[in-house]
Amino acid sequence: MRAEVKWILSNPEIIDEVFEKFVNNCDIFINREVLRHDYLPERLPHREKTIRRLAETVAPVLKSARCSNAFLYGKTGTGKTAVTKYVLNRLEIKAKQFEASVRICYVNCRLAGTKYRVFSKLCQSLGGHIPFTGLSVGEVFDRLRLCLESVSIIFVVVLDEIDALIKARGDNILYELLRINEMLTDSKVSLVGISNDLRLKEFLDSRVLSSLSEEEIVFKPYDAEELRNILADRAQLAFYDTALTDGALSLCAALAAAEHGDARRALDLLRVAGEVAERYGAEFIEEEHVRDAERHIEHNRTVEALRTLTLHLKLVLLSLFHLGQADVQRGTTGEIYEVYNDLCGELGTGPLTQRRVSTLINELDSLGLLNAKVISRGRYGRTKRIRLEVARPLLKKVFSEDSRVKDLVGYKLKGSSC
DNA sequence: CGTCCACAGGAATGACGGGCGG
DNA sequence: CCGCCCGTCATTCCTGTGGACG
Repeated sequence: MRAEVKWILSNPEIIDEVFEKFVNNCDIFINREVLRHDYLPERLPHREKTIRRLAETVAPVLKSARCSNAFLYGKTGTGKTAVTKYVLNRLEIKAKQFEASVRICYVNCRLAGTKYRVFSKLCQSLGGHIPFTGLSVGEVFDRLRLCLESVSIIFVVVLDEIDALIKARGDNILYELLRINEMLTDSKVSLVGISNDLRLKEFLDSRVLSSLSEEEIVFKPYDAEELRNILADRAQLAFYDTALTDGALSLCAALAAAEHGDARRALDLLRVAGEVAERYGAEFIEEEHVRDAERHIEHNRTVEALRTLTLHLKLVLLSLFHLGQADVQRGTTGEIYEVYNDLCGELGTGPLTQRRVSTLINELDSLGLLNAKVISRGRYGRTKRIRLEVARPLLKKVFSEDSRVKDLVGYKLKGSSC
């Protein structure tokens, strides 16, 4: 069964297509770029309502009035960033037409990482120069204020993934940005906050929350049918017309729908499935290629995560590895710390404190390499029950490539009291 | 019903490598 | 070169706590 995407081609087009296939030596892809999640498509299916709402929210900017702050939230891959960029790109174009002095700055807070770097990005987008370190945060903030005071503009600031910054450093940055308007006479700042975490509101001061969510837009997960449409849309641009089977398309949609309706995931699956099919020299992308892609993506992610761990994170994970037997792989903080101490001794490295190891365990948890759950064993105290989430052979293989820890992979536990 | 285990996890502080402007 | 500030990693000290045991 082929995808129902039908193209009617004129004769010269058919010839072109055949030649192009031959030149590119590829029967599958026309353009794989359109399946990357940073690709901004011409249209965003199933987001008409949110596009309208955001557009209505920012529209006053065209009359050089400050628009309401907006707070967008929804899980990953629900189109928040795409919708925002989509609307604001067009806003910028319209603003030029109407000669409204509008500046838009998009900052990804997770990538920026700190308040300093966020402020410095905002300054730079206004033409100010900020060294990447060396100034106090207050100084950078002042420069931002001066930049804004020297001109008369509406400055729309998009803070993507603010949840990452706020959870790490508090809502201080929002407070300062929301208050900057009080210090400005001609220019005005409007904020668009984007959060992946629905519970972010709990972390916010009530004053910050109320001014940030003057306008609140919730992004619901896509269901399987909607994902199908999105994928079909992109597939038209990405693949030759017969290259994608209907089954493969539906499977991508279904798998991503099961995982909280993540369009990003769906697109990744489709792209990798295409690459898998290409590698096999297959004529079409079929369901088995999607299954392959699923394993492939998962595998790559863990290997990459394992590889880039710091020494002590590796040691902690290795301790858990040694603690577990072939089938059961669990331990408590105390048990892990004991083994960890032994491993450090073996290496001649000074061990970190248990307090520190406890946070390392949490870091590994959020990386998905292990699963830690706080439990109480009553009389026998309160601890974390920790399970390894990595296949043992995989961990063994990746760690054996690291010269620092490779000798510890085959380490035998001393006095393993059974 | 209180105790007390084995930690959880917050807060304060410090060491360190780096860059700034003067 | 100095004095200052940055972000990161780590330590120290601390208060908090679910529930089995007595």
